[in-house]
Amino acid sequence: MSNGLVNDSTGIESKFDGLGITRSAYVPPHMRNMQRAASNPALSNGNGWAGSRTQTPPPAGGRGGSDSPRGGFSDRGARGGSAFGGPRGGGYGGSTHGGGDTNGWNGNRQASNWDSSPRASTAPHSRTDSPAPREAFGFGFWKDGKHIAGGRNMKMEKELFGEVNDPLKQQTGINFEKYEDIPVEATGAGVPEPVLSFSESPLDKVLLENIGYAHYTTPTPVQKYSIPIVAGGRDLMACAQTGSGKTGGFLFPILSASFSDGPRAPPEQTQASYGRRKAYPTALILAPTRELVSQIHDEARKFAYRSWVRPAVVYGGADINQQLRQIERGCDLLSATPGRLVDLIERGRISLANIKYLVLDEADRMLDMGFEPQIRRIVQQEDMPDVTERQTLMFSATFPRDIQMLARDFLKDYVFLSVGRVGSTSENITQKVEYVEDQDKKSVLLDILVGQRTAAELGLTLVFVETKRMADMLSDFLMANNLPATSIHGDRTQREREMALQTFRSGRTPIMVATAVAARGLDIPNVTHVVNYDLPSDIDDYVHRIGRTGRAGNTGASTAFFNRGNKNIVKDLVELLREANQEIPDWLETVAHEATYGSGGGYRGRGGRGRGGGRGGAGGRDYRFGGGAGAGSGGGGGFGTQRSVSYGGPSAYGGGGGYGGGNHGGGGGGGWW
DNA sequence: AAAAAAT
Repeated sequence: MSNGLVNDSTGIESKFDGLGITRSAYVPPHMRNMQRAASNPALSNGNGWAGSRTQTPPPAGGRGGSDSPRGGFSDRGARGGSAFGGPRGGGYGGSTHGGGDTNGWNGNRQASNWDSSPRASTAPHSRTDSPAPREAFGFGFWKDGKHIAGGRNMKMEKELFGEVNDPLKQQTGINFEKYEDIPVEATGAGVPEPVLSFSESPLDKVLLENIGYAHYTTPTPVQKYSIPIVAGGRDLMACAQTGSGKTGGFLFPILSASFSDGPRAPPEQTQASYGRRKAYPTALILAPTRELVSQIHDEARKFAYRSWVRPAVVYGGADINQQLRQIERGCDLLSATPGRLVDLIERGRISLANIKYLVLDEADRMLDMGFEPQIRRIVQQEDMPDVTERQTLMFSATFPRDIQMLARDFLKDYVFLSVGRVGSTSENITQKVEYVEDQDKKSVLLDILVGQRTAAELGLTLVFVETKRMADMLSDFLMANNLPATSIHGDRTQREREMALQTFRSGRTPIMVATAVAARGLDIPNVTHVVNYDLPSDIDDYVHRIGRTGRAGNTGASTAFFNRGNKNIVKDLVELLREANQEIPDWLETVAHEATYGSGGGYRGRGGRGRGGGRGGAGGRDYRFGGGAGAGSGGGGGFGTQRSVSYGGPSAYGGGGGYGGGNHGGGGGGGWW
């Protein structure tokens, strides 16, 4: 049976491949459904596409499937979803099973899940060594209102969670002492008490086991708060960054609730789309860059292990047909960049009608990148349930006016969480600023890198430049000087970008030259040095960049090349260094002084930026640095101000010590809304 | 001004 199933599915897929057909080829889907249902009982539930499973006829077949396997095919029964294993594996890799191994479940691999053909060549080894796709334990399913977890699958575990001693996959779970220092403050009506540990949190048992496999032992501060908040059904606005463990912060409670509650009942009108292959995800996560959604997806795969939830990821720059096929195999928790998602919605391949959880990650960044129209469309003009009918979580490093507006429109009675960051401005990262003229930058960089190298430093170095052209030039230059470097920027193909990230992560090219595409959110363990070859003009960008090191409580170093061309950031930079107890070169103080009393000095001086108009940059600082986050360090020093202010709106804040408090007074307050 | 993102 399952053979038939596998063949069936791969057959169809290869047809697609061959013909490059999209639409018309989709017709067979329901026939395929029926065939499947008829020929393979086990197909039913755990199956990939949320939509299909609820809206199409197969339920009958499905049902039989899940029932009978249990009784009839005992050993197969346990898998329930296992039947699945077949199609999934096959689908993924293209070659029946190969996919299962290489692509689909390769833990850290970036976005390679469905990127079968190209990827396959890079890792052919594991494709053929296990000819038993049906032995795909590891998938669970939802049946008759209950969650049936799949059995363990050691192979998948190895791929998802890594070997016990695989340093690349364990980084995230260590150095928790530092996390304890992250100040967190939650404000809003009826904020639940934070949990102290995973075990005593309200998380689903299966999820707790997955968390254990991932070697996470203690929730980070943001997780301690977000878990009960989300589990309590509340919306959340969190000022936090990736280094704080926020991905787990939203994935854990969402997956946990999903495991326990199952998918949302499909809306009736979807019956009309009978026969169409349309996915109905339960959870949607939007993030600004492809690499970021890919990273989130990788995490989602870990924690959705053995559950009925099938994570999926879509973004531009990659073959859409591959993504379509992936979606068909399951799309319950979808990570997406806005553009590609809109595309898929337009094609009628994804419906948001079943969304229970919506997450906007790096929301400020998405607005900066001009995604607001797409985001508003996705959230407000498609078929997504109304704000009252879904749970919405927003994460943003800053909280400027436009983000406040978004929060007002997308969230309801939300809890506001302000989370400091690990490192960045703390002693975790040693920040150095050197005066280097443009024409000297290359050689200075070379000196630094060569010095590091001979010192046999382990760890990775990330070099930020402002332009794509410079990224190419510089990486060529480094390679020409026998330094193992790669580069990542928006003009490289997605494949090149992924490859660059992969070789960087793995240490094969321990130097990566990057543009802003890599500035935020990416969690690359083991980056020990960040070089701002070109300083950004925005202090928030600077903070994000250096935040690529010193992650998870590790220490890091940053070096910035400064010259007259960087005057625009000097004041903020000096303030920042001071806040972080870093050494400030005299010459830099001098330049800052000049700048302050030069043109426009006054304005900026009074923290004008806070004014919100701009990127609300100030916002970032507030909580992040010292005070902001309030909780931890007393009243949130001077900075916290604007931020809280802004929010001011909902009285909720009032109480919020550091946060709301101070601000008002100082900052441009008033004007906010 | 540059970068990112759907094609």
